[in-house]
Amino acid sequence: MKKYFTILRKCPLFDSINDNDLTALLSCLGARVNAFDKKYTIFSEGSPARYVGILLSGSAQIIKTDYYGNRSIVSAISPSELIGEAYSCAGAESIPVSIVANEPSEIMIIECERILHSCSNSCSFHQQMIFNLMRNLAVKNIMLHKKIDVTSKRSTREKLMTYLMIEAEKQGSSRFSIPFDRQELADYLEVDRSGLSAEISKLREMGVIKSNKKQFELL
Amino acid sequence: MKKYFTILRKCPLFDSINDNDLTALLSCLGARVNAFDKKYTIFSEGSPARYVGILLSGSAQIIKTDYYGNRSIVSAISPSELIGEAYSCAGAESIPVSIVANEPSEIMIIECERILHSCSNSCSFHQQMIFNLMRNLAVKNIMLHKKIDVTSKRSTREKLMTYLMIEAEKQGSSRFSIPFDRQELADYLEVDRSGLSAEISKLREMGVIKSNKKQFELL
DNA sequence: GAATTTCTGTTGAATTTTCAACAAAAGGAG
DNA sequence: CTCCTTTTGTTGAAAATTCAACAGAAATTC
Repeated sequence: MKKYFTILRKCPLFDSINDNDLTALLSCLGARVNAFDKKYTIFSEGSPARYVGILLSGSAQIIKTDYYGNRSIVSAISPSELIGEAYSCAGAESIPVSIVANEPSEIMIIECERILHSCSNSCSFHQQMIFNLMRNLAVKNIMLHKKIDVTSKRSTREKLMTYLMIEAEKQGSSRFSIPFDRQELADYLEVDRSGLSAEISKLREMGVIKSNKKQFELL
Repeated sequence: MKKYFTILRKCPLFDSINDNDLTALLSCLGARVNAFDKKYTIFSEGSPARYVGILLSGSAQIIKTDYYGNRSIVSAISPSELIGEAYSCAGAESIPVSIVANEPSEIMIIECERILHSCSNSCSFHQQMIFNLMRNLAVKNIMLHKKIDVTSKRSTREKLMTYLMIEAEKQGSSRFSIPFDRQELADYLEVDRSGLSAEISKLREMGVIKSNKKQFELL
């Protein structure tokens, strides 16, 4: 497990827990690591919400398909992020979304119960992890509010610009790359792909943005 | 404070904490109660995110106004619900939304720090409240996902039907009333009010729903 | 209870988005 | 390197949403 420590240290679940304790903690939690190839489903819609995942390498997307078959991308996941914790922490029966690897990826999987309830060894980290989960969920709440800010906009242009500004802020630069291709960006913004392409072209002509494939710059 | 106990008992922050302890706990937390008239702002956008609110009576709405001046309603709040906890728990500088009383309302206000950090009396409830906050934030996460399900839909009709189905499920009946008038519902669904009215009329003619003002029934 | 204000539903015109189809460019496989 | 697949940008037609304006209904105020 040692080779994952660089990533795990960045995972909000292990804030304020130092490396020396991590090995023991992970075995106490029964953590295991699974690998998934590109396009493979890590957690599938409808499966029990018992597990928390930590993305160790690669990238993933949270996908929702409604009963009309429309695919929408809820969010993109990068290494050290927690996955599925909202559903398992809330005690939901099953998860209503799928989580799909976007490239070959490794995931650490932990049964949520083993985080929330003290173990027989009565190791002292559960309180800290519950606090960490609380903070992480609060941060995700804010991120979901931002996603709502995006999808709430009425026009393709406003959705796109709102998303680009959030992304620029998150990455701390007016130049940044996005984790989506055009179709995926459309599925994330909930707009028509061809209309989105047209809008990007217009904004480029207007001198509002520069862009090349997944690279964007706000001017 | 005793008169608020019926409501406070339902507040997720106080799960698994019994009435006997509540009086001491509230004074330990420095809880105070404020009253607001209809249309008055309880927390205003940009103010420090230090406080958690509990709606004791009345009702409220979380309002967001973007730089174009478009009002959108993020959610409706009813008694015993927590307000603003995501921002204060995440350690945000300020809150990006306003919370407005929708009728004369009473709010209990607690400084979030006093929940998260043990007090000098070292009373034993902080761990339980942190757990409760974690669970509450997880549940709210799921609710935000549902809100995204609504605003993600492309057409007014799909947004409306998705919202009505969620509301029917939440209220446990195909007959239910919504907490919004027409303009507010439009601001919640992020659609045009007149188009929304037209859509409601059509769905009624089609025999998909019955409705009268704020009363709806799914057929 | 009369007057005023707010709320709701309708309508037609203007604007946007979606849809469908295509061609060029880019990327991957063998 | 060539062939095949995927991705991207364009375009025009169809469909839907937004906008603006209005009239009747309902609620509120004095």
